[in-house]
Amino acid sequence: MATQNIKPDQTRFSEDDVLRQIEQAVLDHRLAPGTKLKEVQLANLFGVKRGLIRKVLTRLAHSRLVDQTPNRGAKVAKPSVKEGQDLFATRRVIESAILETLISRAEEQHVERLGRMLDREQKAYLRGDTERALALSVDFHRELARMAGNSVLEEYLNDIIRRTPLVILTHLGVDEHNRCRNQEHEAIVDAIARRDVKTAKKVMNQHLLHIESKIKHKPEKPPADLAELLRPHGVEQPA
Amino acid sequence: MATQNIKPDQTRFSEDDVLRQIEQAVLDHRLAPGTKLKEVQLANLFGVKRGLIRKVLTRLAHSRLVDQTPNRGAKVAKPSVKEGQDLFATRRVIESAILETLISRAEEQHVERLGRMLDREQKAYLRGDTERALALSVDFHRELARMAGNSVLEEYLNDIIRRTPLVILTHLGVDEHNRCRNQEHEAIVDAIARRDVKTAKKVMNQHLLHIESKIKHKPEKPPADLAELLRPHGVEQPA
DNA sequence: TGATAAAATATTGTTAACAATTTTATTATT
DNA sequence: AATAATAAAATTGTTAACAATATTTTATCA
Repeated sequence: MATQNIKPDQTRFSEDDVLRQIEQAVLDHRLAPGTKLKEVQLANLFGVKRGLIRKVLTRLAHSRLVDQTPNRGAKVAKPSVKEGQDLFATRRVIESAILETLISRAEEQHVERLGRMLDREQKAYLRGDTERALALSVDFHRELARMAGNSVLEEYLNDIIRRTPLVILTHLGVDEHNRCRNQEHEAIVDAIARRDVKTAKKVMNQHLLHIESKIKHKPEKPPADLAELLRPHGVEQPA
Repeated sequence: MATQNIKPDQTRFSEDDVLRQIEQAVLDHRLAPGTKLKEVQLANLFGVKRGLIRKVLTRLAHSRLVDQTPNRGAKVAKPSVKEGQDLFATRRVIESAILETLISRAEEQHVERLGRMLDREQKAYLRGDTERALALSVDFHRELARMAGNSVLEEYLNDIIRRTPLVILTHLGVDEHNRCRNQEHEAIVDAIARRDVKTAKKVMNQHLLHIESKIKHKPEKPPADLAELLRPHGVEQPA
């Protein structure tokens, strides 16, 4: 009675899996704004039913990562310049509040943990693994939010983080995009360790304004091949 | 060839209609936290297909107005005390940022418009129409956000406003719930007119802390009759 | 009675078939 | 060749039937 499946481990993706895969693809700058997301194509790609994809697209639209037009399907969202500016301005507000809350509650172990995260980020950067460094840099901001302990602030920051790559890709050249600078992260952790709210906020604001100041219009990119862009990240691919 | 429909004007609700009806019911404190939301019941109530209801419930769950459990359906959410505190704390952050932005951009016409809103709110209150006064009070906060001109801040404030009634009903007695005091709204408009950011924020914070300080546990309420609670508000009822 | 098990009912979850619409390809006309 | 009209294909939207699961009711037994 040995396993008789021709195709081994035909495990399909769950709804949340698919959602996360697409979110991650946006986060990694693999999915360009404006890319058409066809239901059957995605369903085949992930080995799931179309209904599943349909639900995922609705959810993505709800968090403004996708634009849905009746009878014409879904495209990766292309935030306007205005939306980009509002997003960055709000991010400054949220990250400031996070720092304020965090510093009022921070303990030694928190600072230590942040220090270890900085190390990892720095190492990834030094060995030339910029993709990993970028991911760790995002994690750094997320971790600040988590440590602050306000679930709503955390939720909003995560929302902004998810939407930001689309702003950058739509209005900035890819190469223009400077990832978070490690030294600025270091300065923030230093300020937290000293419980210096004012400095922490100031550095964070500079940090964010630096990217924000670059938002301007740039020419379009051609639509890319979905199958290629979404393929091999994170969760294992079904046979 | 006269209209031969037995049931006249059998217009059904759209997905957005249904969504708004339920959101409004929450906002009006007509839907208690924990109320079971059965798909067929809602479908019959609104005269729509179950699939429509299904999508609406998913969207409501996404904005945390509803809790969905696999195979066990959807209930009106019951935010924890912690979530309530986080919501209020974040609201102070967001409303502060809104005031700051608004005052930096406010023009005479904005202040005039706010003044007229205060009048209407006051009149509703004086003639004893507290339900209307409450709605106008919510509108006041929304209008500040709209005038500030940051779509993301506006989005987040609206999110918080939608979720707040559930916190209040879950953890405060209904009668304990003091609606926004008109005089505090007046003080805020005064400060805006004087471009006094500091005072505006201070009054707003007092205003919000006043409600927040009351959050504490209180006994459950029995589940109520859905059909009754959702019936006759806003959009016309289909035959 | 009270507890447990079994059956019946109710509710949610999934899917495949079809309908409606849009997009692409083809043909006809100038 | 360009344009417009038509037909074909592709894509999205809807639904009803069924499957899976949970809940309630009834029956059984100590």
